[in-house]
Amino acid sequence: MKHYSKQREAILEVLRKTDTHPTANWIYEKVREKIPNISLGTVYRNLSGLTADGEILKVEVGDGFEHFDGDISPHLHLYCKGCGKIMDQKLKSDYISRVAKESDFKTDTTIYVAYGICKNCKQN
Amino acid sequence: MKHYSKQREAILEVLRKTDTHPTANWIYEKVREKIPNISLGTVYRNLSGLTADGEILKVEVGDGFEHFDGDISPHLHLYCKGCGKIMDQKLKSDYISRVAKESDFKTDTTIYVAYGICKNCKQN
DNA sequence: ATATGTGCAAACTGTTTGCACACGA
DNA sequence: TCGTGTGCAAACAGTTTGCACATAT
Repeated sequence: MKHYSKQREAILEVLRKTDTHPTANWIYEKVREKIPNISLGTVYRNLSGLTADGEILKVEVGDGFEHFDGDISPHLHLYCKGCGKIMDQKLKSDYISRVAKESDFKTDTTIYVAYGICKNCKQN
Repeated sequence: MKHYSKQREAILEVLRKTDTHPTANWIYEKVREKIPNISLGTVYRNLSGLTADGEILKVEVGDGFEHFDGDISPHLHLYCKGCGKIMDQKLKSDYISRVAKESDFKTDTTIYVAYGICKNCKQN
């Protein structure tokens, strides 16, 4: 990631503007509104590079897709097995440090994923 | 999963006997020591069924593989980005209920995944 | 007897990659 | 110019599935 590219900028912009946790293909469709001839390979390559650079996060929940997150602050992801939505929850920092202390585990680029059923799906 | 099968029993036994978080292929190789002509498809089908029945857990950490866990008690998975190992950490129950209360999120079949660097990899 | 499970292999699908060309530093 | 990024399409790899046969109830 040493050269600028408008493709990468557009991908980042899409990610920063949404609070969902989109897949590569969703991002691809969104970016195509601005850059119609961008290729899916380019999207994957940039998402991979941005993840490696720590500018975005990759989130896996077990639905067969990679999800990406423009919010790199430590937070918990609540994945609803009913509707498949991924929701955010801010973490109390004391819990993070407790995990680190108890486990000798350095959780700098931290993502948490918890699985369950959200309020909406529980009612149905 | 209404009929018994020795294949499924062997798969479950392998999972219950390890504290790692193996992939389908690792389980396949292990079960083949006992049932040499079992097929990989059967392993996948049983893992899928056992997960649906709540007898095992599927854990995704973002390394491109599905991992499976014979321990279905609520616990945190610490995934080390250095060595790829998945380690367990018991969760304080008060934290689980706090997450549930704060978020209206029912985390019964709970898995947590945290990402970071383990003690060993930190030293290198 | 009937429903469910298995083995095998082909198909599927999200992701990666090789190549020729384009663009940024 | 030289290294890096892109578009395209083919390749890849983990997982799923259709089918004929076997096994459990």
